[in-house]
Amino acid sequence: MKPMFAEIILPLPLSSTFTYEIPSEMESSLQVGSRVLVQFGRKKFYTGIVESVHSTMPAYEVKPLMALLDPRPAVRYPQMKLWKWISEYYLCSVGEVYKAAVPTGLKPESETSVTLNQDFEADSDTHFTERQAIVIQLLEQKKRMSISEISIATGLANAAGTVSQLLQAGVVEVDERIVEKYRPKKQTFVVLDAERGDNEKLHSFFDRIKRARQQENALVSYLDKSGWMRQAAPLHDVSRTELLEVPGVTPGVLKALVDKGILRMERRVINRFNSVSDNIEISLVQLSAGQRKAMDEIRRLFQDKDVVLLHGLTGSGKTEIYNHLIAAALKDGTQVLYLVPEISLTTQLTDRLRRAFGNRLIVYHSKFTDNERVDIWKRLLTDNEPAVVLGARSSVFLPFARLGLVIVDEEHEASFKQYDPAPRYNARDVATVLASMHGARVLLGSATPSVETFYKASSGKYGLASLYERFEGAELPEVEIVDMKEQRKKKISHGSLSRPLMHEMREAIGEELQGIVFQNRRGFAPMVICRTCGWTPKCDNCDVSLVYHKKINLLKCHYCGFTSLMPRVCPACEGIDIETYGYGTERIAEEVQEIFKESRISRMDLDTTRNKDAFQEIIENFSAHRSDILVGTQMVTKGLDFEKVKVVGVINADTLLNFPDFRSDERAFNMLEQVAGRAGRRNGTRGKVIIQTTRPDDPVLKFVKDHDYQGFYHHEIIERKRYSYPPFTKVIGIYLKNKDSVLADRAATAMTMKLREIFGSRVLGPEKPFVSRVALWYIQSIMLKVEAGASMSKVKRLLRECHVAISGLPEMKATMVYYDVDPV
DNA sequence: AGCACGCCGACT
DNA sequence: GTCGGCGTGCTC
Repeated sequence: MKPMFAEIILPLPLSSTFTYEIPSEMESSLQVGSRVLVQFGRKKFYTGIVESVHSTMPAYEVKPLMALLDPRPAVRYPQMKLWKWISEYYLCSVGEVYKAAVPTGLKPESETSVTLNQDFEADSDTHFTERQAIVIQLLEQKKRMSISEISIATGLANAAGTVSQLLQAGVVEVDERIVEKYRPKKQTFVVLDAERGDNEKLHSFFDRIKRARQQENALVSYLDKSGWMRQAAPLHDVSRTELLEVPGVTPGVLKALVDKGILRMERRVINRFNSVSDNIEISLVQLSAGQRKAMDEIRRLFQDKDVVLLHGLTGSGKTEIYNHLIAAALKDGTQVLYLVPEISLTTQLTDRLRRAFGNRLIVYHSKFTDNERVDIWKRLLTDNEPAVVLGARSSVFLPFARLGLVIVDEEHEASFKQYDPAPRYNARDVATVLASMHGARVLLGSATPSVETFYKASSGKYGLASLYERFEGAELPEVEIVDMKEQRKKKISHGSLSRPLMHEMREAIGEELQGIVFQNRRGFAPMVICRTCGWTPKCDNCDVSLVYHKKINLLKCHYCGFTSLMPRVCPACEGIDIETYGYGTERIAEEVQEIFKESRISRMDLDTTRNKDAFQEIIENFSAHRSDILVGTQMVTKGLDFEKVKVVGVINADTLLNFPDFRSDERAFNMLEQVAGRAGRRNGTRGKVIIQTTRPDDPVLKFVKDHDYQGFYHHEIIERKRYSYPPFTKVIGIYLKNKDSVLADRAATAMTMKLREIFGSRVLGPEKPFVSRVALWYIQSIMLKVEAGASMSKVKRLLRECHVAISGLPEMKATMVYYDVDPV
């Protein structure tokens, strides 16, 4: 028989697939999309995906596939087609997409595992070096370790080298084991040791425990919970935990019953999620007239547009419209993907959706354990039932069977874009492509749509529906721009809160309402300087100043996490006059507390939400009015719905305005408009927003003041056109990293020159990015602007040619090059 | 991405 | 003289 071969996708940043021979016994069951175990290189094993099957004998020797991991493919159509599209468009390898798409638990790979050789006998002339002795000692304690565990435990950079010496000397043994990381969830169930219907035996059980009250109680509870007596109905599973909840039933009581041979405990694998098959009634909130109208409009537009933008004010109740559309899609028997930014995946939202869709709701995001993610993946793979997946970015990779609708809420959010590592994809755009592969409709929702999306909507490529009426007729807040230069000149304000902000805040608190203070900087003070010599602390690894954190009394780098002590004495001149300047949330919170002594202040930023539930806790606290003023970074702007917020203060809008990049105005407008949207949502009174700035005449602020999205868009689109920025061109960021700054410079120059030969004036740069050194790497960036309709495969080919053409240069040797398509 | 192989400086 | 550093090239 003719041998067959399979092209395998490996979870590596390698551009091609690899060919393996299909063992004949595998031929009948192997399919495209199957997971297979393969040996790659001398010792590593990886889980690969079958990309295609053929009979063309390669010119080189091939290895056989080691094992077929599941009876049916783990990747279904059109997922792999989507992977390929992503790798083409975002200029990365399919392997990188695969790696990001599939949870680790479904990709077992081998790990080198080291043990001591029990047969080894040291003779008088064996000598170990210091590091060898350390490794031996470690293995005596731990018995079995992987190379990476050894290098972490010993701090040895070259642990593998030491291990290989020990291997040669016969002291240790090394084996490659394939580590199965996925652990199915198990639960202990209680089983009665009698046939159902064997009442005689049951009676004998009761006789034997006549004098044991609690044992009898436990047995009766079991019979009740399992429905033992209701012969017609199937027996319910009763878990040990469930039975222990019955008053009086203790582990000891159960043990006694087990010892008497009346009950048995069984450990069984359970799914972490209930199946969708038991139907739950979908319950929806009635739509208002305005919402109804918007929904009808969306439905009408969907008749000839695949994508519709819902432009709705904050607080206009977009979510209710989504829910109605989801319900309709479920009724049609299709699946729904509901994408939201990670940060808005709060219990507020999931509870609401759970109420509406019961166990048809599947939540998926990166905070889940890998086991949970595997379970969701498996459920979608086996279950073709209609379901709604609420998820963050990475849920675009789930194995949908038949997607009918995709909703992308807050579509303008930059966090839909993955920045590092590859694939550097935008989940909104990937979701749109995924939808078209399924023939599904896409609804993009935002109060402040991205310029690209609104352009597509106004040029007719997308449909446009709008909802300009706030929930229950609530008004948009009044925005006041406060000129801080004037405040300071007139000596009205000293600290960071202007007179008007203090006044409004005081009033709100007097009315038992709440306030939010927004400052887009964490820590206490972003600047530290020696007054004598001008020294400022810098990060050892990055090109940034360190930020002072007062509570922990440390200086921190916000890019790589480097910390150092706050010096008492200037390390440069030994002066003691070290001052802190500027305001971070920590300092603002302190100041606010000083002004509003009686009020309860809480702070929400990266530092206060580090641990798992902190974010949720702060939100719930504030939402239940257990705190009066919330001070925070942009975290406070993300779609949170607080009913009692009357005042929102922006401490310093300057930090948002006039960044040297083409998206700066859009970001500033979005951010300010979203912050403003937190004020006065449902409390009947009109909210108030105070924006403090030293540039009150900035046009962006005018649009924010008037809540004029359209005005902002028209202003912005003209700029974009004038300077040929998206949506009129497509931007590709080209980054070069080298640990040597001179080489990074040279490499960037060489690359730019080469690119100019082909792309001419479409090439901008090179320049040092805003932070030009991160974690010991010097970075240079080049921007390529290509025509909006240009073919990505052609661009990709040309870029690769450029890279290859200069790869012989010495400065390119240790230079890493990567691309960022559609940067945000 | 790993991992092996191969070529140069700092220690017994 | 070896050990161990890192640069280079390959993996079906």
